[in-house]
Amino acid sequence: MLQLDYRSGESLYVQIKENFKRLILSKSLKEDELLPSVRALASSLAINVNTVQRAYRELEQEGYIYSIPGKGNFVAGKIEDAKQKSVSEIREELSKIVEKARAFGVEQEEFQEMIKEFYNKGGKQS
Amino acid sequence: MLQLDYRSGESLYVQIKENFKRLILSKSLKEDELLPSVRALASSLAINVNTVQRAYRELEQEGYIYSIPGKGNFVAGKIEDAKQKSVSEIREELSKIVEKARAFGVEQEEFQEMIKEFYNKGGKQS
DNA sequence: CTAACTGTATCAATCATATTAATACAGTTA
DNA sequence: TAACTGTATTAATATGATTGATACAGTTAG
Repeated sequence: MLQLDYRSGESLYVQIKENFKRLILSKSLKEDELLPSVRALASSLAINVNTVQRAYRELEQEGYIYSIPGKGNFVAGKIEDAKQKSVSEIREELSKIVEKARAFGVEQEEFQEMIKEFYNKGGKQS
Repeated sequence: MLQLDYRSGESLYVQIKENFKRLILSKSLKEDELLPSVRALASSLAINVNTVQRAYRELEQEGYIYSIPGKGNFVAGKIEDAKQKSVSEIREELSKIVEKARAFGVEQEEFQEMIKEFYNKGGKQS
């Protein structure tokens, strides 16, 4: 169901989170679809239950899934809300970087130029 | 000469670095001006010599100062080069954030809008 | 009602890293 | 040579992130 990379440097629970986010955002997992149980996934990945649990908990806090104790974890509806939240965090980070950049005298125009660059570079698909 | 904030969460050597960067970028410290000796500054701040030393070492690596063993640490010339380096690091961070944002479907226009906001918000002085 | 599933909470062990400190080494100069 | 300078090495400490062991609790099929 899911592949872990032990050499990536990323922690296991973060990898699990990112995997499910991708699957949900791309609609590979549909609204209200049941996710593997924490124990089933932990077992199949040969990791601890709590590691999966932590990923699920945070996915729920971020609005990507909802949990029903005793039943399971399911893909949430209104994924747009979750997206919004993620974007909010990105805004936070961006805000700090802008602050830094200003301290070094980087003007708005220059900053905008960088964005353009990055959007063109990374933009090979879509 | 310099003020430390023990409640800021920032480590001491980082605070020292930022302080001197600001002083140098604002020309409060002029080219080739002598900085306080590691021991003098450590003593006046009541901290360890190596904490100051670390700040100075990194300031040198980043091109803000130069060091002459036995003599002291001095404000570097060509501060523009140091600025460039700092901006390069900011670019790195920015690149990662753009990548993230794209993963959540944030379009370039929306991103540019955020930048505008932040530049206007933060822009109370100058 | 009970067995076998589900998720959850608590606490501890582990690991990694950042930060600071103690101390010895080495160059400069009056 | 004494009293300054910076530097390198190593260790102690603190902090936080990550994972694990284990117990608690809800749901449901039989």
